[in-house]
Amino acid sequence: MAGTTPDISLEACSYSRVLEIVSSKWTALVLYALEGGTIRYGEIQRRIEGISQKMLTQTLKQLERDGLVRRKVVPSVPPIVEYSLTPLGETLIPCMLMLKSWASAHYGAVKAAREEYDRGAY
Amino acid sequence: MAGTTPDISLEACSYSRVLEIVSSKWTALVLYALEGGTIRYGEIQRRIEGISQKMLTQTLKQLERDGLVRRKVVPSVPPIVEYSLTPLGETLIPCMLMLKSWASAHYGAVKAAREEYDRGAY
DNA sequence: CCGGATCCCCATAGATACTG
DNA sequence: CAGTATCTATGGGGATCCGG
Repeated sequence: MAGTTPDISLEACSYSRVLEIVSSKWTALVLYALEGGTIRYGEIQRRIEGISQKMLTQTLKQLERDGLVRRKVVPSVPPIVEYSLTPLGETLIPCMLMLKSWASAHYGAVKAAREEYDRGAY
Repeated sequence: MAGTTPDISLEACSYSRVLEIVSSKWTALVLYALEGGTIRYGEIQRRIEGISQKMLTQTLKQLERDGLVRRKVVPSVPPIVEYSLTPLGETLIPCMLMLKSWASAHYGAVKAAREEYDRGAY
């Protein structure tokens, strides 16, 4: 093929890889809940507004599969299941904090840009 | 009061806000292409493997609406359209770089965790 | 050269009900 | 308490053709 060849791909790009891990709808919120330390299933659900059992379970399972979250079952009746960040999961926190501070600093500007843009659209 | 009230919500959480901006499928790749400076539409498309015209246009429009990308039309025949990061867009780059370096350092561990997890699942 | 418009598919997510 | 199971549907994303 002549001319420029692609040098950016979904599979190779590190940006995409992190996002693939972190960007499903509830993931960030669950990580946020886990920042405080070990926490039970029901407690997470109470803390996150509007999350369903299905989505919480699914999100936790993904995070566990990715090695970011540890699941510990205490065999008792009724059962107790505790979740916490793994060391790998902890390494993600600084990144998340940086995103958080970016949003705090600039989300207003983004919102303003949107309103400006939408005004022009009519 | 203790722990019985939700204190994490999609609307309020800064994490979710950034992700809402950055996490659609092609956004990160387009930002990556723009890191190098002003670039034409066709050039972006050639650089990003597998992106369709529709998705590129759509992604660029979103980024423009959010004030992260500037679109400049040079009235000529055939038309030339150039894209570049705005100052606001530039502020996002350090965050992206941090994500990128996290992925470089830890994506291997995530992949290993997945394989480990999937082995256990059978 | 750039992008709008249209049609279609499938993954993600929500609601609800049930179980160890 | 901590999940599973099932059913449904919304919309993101892909392919293709048309237009300025």
